[in-house]
Amino acid sequence: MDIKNPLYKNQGIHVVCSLFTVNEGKVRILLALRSNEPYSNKWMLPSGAVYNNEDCETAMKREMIEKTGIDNIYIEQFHVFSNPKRSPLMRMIAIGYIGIINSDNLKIKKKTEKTQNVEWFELNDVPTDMAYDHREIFLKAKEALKVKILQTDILKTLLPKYFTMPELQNVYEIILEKNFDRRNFRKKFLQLDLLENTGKLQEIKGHRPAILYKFKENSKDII
Amino acid sequence: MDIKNPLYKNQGIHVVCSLFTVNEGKVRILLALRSNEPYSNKWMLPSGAVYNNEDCETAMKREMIEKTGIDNIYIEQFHVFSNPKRSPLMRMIAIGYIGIINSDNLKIKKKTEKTQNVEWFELNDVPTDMAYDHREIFLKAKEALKVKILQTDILKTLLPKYFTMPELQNVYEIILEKNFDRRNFRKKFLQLDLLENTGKLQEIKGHRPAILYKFKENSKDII
DNA sequence: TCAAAAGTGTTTATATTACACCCATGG
DNA sequence: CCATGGGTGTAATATAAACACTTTTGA
Repeated sequence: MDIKNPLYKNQGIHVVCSLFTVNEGKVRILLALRSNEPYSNKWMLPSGAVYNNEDCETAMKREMIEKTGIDNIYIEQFHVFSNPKRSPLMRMIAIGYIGIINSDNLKIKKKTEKTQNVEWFELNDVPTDMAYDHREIFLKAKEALKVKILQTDILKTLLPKYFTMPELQNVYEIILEKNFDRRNFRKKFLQLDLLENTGKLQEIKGHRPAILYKFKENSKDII
Repeated sequence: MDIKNPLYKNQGIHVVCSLFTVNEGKVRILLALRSNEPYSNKWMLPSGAVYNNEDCETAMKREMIEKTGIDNIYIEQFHVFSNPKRSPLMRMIAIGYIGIINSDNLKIKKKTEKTQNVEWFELNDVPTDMAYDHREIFLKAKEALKVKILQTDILKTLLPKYFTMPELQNVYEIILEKNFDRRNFRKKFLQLDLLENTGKLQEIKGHRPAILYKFKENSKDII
């Protein structure tokens, strides 16, 4: 490949992450507020350019730490966005990642020079006019998450250490955008033999408290 | 992004395709023979660099036409390969595609200046010492094909227009690397209501000829 | 004692698996 | 009439879906 051919020049490679978590029974995604042009003051998915001495996964984790202060996330690539006009300044190809973090592990570090103003949004509250094509990337990530929640063990990473059956069902319902029968859901999940009844109860007022479950240590896949 | 920062320089973007087809009841993949260094005389997956004015899908289709003479393929991205050492000359990120073509549509065009020496390999005959990391890409593409054959309608593209039930079962068995009961396989497939009995028979000698089926016009998804 | 949400079992329908014999063809 | 591979049905089991009342808690 002749790197001097103008057809190959000035192409950048970005990584971009849709980081999901669950807390208070809500599914949330992390957005960062842009302070510079273009798209100043618009929300975007955390993203950044790939260095030429690291693979994309390393780049994505590095960018997340630098830009959001969040470490120790689980990430998986899901789609490449390569429309030549997706960025107005130069041609940028974006490798899209789904990220998952357990809200118990959420300790936002001290701000650095690069840290952006970040916030967790409930999936329904994500703004529609995001920077670049990030709205499209977000929607595609949501779809990819549907598949992954059924076929992989990301649930274990997504949920806090202790959770109730109605919370678990709620996460499924939000992500898959459909409702389940309470009895069938519980029966199915318990017979998968992934959960352990901790014997503890949720602390809540006004109604009967739910049983707290956790994932069994050795449980791996849901399939 | 400051493109002059040395950390961002000299990164190339490739697309690389694992193109599958079925003929004579065999699943095959298209490889190209390298004539230049590095990896001279090794087999590789068809691939090439992305121009800065086209998206990756366009680039992949263009490269396939230029390098192999094959047009009208169905492609879908499946994984990005970004190990900084995957190419010895410069840092190249490869967007991996699965390609599917119906062997009826296989008319290799006239050779051009860029056309490489290409050949169809049965999956078991793919050489183990391919150029670059193409062996790894091929193996990962095979895994992605397993998922796609169960969850999408690529089967319709993969198979020739007319095919027999044993041929169809054989394609499943090769791709999924497991065997199915003849009666159950046929029953399941017929009740999916995707196939149409053409009333014609296979032309074959030495044993009972099989019924030729085709996909119904409007059949879409297998799920 | 009321409101709110959690917990629980049975029946029916559907899908999956296991399994063995006869059929059509060409040589 | 033999060898080769194609075609067929039924019973058993497992999985999924439908469905309504009782329990616990705090106010």
